[in-house]
Formats: sequence, structure tokens, C-alpha cells
Amino acid sequence: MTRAHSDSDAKIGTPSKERLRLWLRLLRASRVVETQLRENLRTEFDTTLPRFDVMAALSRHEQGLKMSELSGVLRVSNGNVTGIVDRLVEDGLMVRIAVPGDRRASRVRLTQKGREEFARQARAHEGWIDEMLEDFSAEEAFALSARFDQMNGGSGA
Amino acid sequence: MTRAHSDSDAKIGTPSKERLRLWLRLLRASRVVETQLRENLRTEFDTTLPRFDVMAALSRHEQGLKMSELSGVLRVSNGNVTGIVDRLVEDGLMVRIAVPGDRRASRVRLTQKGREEFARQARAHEGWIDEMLEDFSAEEAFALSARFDQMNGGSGA
DNA sequence: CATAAATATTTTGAGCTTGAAATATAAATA
DNA sequence: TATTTATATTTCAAGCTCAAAATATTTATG
Repeated sequence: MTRAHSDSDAKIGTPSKERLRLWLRLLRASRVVETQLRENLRTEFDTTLPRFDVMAALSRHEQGLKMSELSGVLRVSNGNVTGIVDRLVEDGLMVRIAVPGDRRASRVRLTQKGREEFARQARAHEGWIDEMLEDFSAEEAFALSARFDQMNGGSGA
Repeated sequence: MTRAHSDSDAKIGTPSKERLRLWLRLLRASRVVETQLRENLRTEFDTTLPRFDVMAALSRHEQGLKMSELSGVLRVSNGNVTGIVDRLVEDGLMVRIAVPGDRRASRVRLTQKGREEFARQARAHEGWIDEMLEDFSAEEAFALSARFDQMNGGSGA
């Protein structure tokens, strides 16, 4: 098949155009992955991606996080996590603990039930990602991770 | 500062772990960019990212798109675009046109006002992305785009 | 001490998002 | 033609998201 003129012949454009193209590709890739994650979490665990994200953050902080720390870690707005945590508390997956000496703040922590539930979800989650990103070798994934780490705040957070 | 053991010494892990790490980096990168885009669209154009996305899709299809085509292109749920389009129509930026021979469907198209408004937004948008991805050269952006293109459906859509 | 400024969090209002159910219409089939 | 099946879209309920305003409390300043 001799291609006189197809898309794969596309030559490199201006930096601005190439960066825009890259952004659109990244956006599409993350949407595809996110959509699948949401569906898997819903059908297999009857939960949502935001709930999973909150639990993941807390699982990395055994001692718990204040609401403001939680929204900082997740990079979402402050008021946002209030409702999500409310529902997770209702479900017995986490608890709010008063912070001694500061009656404004409270610390949120996973319960034992929450830790067990999250462990199951995290195991499945890693498997889903492994499948979806299967055409990245460990080496390529490692290199790309480093590149995007650098793009975000260097060694930041 | 001699580092006996820091994160930058991290050696490559299992494929599964490296893919998970890559996914978390991609997610963080797109969240950072998206957050900035949302804020810029809000403060400079009093609009939202979903509205921008819908207009961008239509700007690439002069002849218009059916609602189902629109949600397909944007990879969002069917009912989702209904409300967004409703508001954009209210604002005079697009119109619904009856499809001859099929009274179920309608075609959505930008108005002249919509085209002009989107042109302004798209110009600014490209500049924002250019800044945010500035540490990717045209060459690297080009190569990465190709890589993510391949990851998604090969030459697909 | 009183009051002002800062901090931690929740509430609020508008819009986005999803999957599922509801409508409406079209096409296929009995 | 009557009925079923498929298609296009909207509506619905629940939850997520944001920025801004409201509350409550703490810390700093006069």
C-alpha cells in the first residue's frame, strides 16, 4: 500500500501546535483509563473513583489527615471532600477524630473495615492499570514516570 | 549533601508497579493542567471546560454533529451533553437543526457568534497549553504524542 | 482584654457526570 | 398492518466539583 499522503506522514509542527497535540493525547488517554476505572469500581465494588481516591490517600497516612490536608493531597477544592467523607463515614469506612487543642479541625482515618475494603480494591485497581497500560514495558513506564515527575514540581510532593 | 537512600535512587520495580506509578503521574499531570485551564476559562471567558470541549468538537465539524456523535467524540455519556448544549443554545453560541427524514435526531452547529467566540478562546487556550507544557520541546511533544496515539486505538479516531 | 486577622471546615448554589429509565420515532418482522 | 426491536435523545436521581459565603475557632495585635 503506497501512501501518497496519509496522517502518518505528518511532519512536526510548531512547538505550540505539538504541545497542544500532546495535551489532547494525554487528555484522551487519561479519559479512557478513568472511564474504565470508574466502571470497574462501580460494578465490582459499588463505589466511585473519588471515594477510592480519598481512601487511597488515607491508606498512605495511617495517622490520618485533616480535611484541608486531604484536599491538598488530592488537589481538589476544600469543600469537595466534605460530602465524600460524610458518605464514607456513614458507610463505616472511616472516622473523624477530634484534634486535641484545636476544636476547628478534625482528623480523618480509615477504620479497620475501611483498610480491609481498600486493600481489596487496591489489589484489583493495580491489576486493571496493569492491563490497560500493558503496552508500556516496566522500563518505558519507569522512564515516562520520571519525565512527568519532572514536568510537575520536579521532586515535588 | 550525600544521600544514603533517597527516592531518586529508586530502582525499577515490577511492570505492574511501574505502570501504576506511570498512571498516577499521568493523572497528576492532567489534573494540574485541567485545573489551570478551568480557572483560565472561568476568569477570562466566563465559561467552563465542558463548554469549551463541546465548542471545540463542533468547530472541527462545520456541518454539525448529532447529539450521539457529539457524546461519542467527547467520550462522555449520552445524557451529559444535553444540558451543556441547552445552555450553549440559550447563549446563542449554537443551534439545533432538525435532521430531514428523522424526527428523533437533531444536528448541533455553531452559530457565527459561536465560531467567533470559540476562535478567541482557542487562541488563548493554545497559549496556555504552550506555557504549561513549555519544558517539552516540539520534538519531544511530537514523539510522545505518537506514543500515546499508539497506546489509544493505534490510528483509531 | 478587645478586636482584628488568620485558619479549618462546612454550607451553598450552579453546573457537570453517570447509568438507568422514559419518550419518541424509525425500521424490521410477523 | 400490528408488533417488535432498534435508535436518538431527554429526563431523572445520585453524586462529584468548584468558588464563594458562612461558621467556628484560634492567633495576633492594639
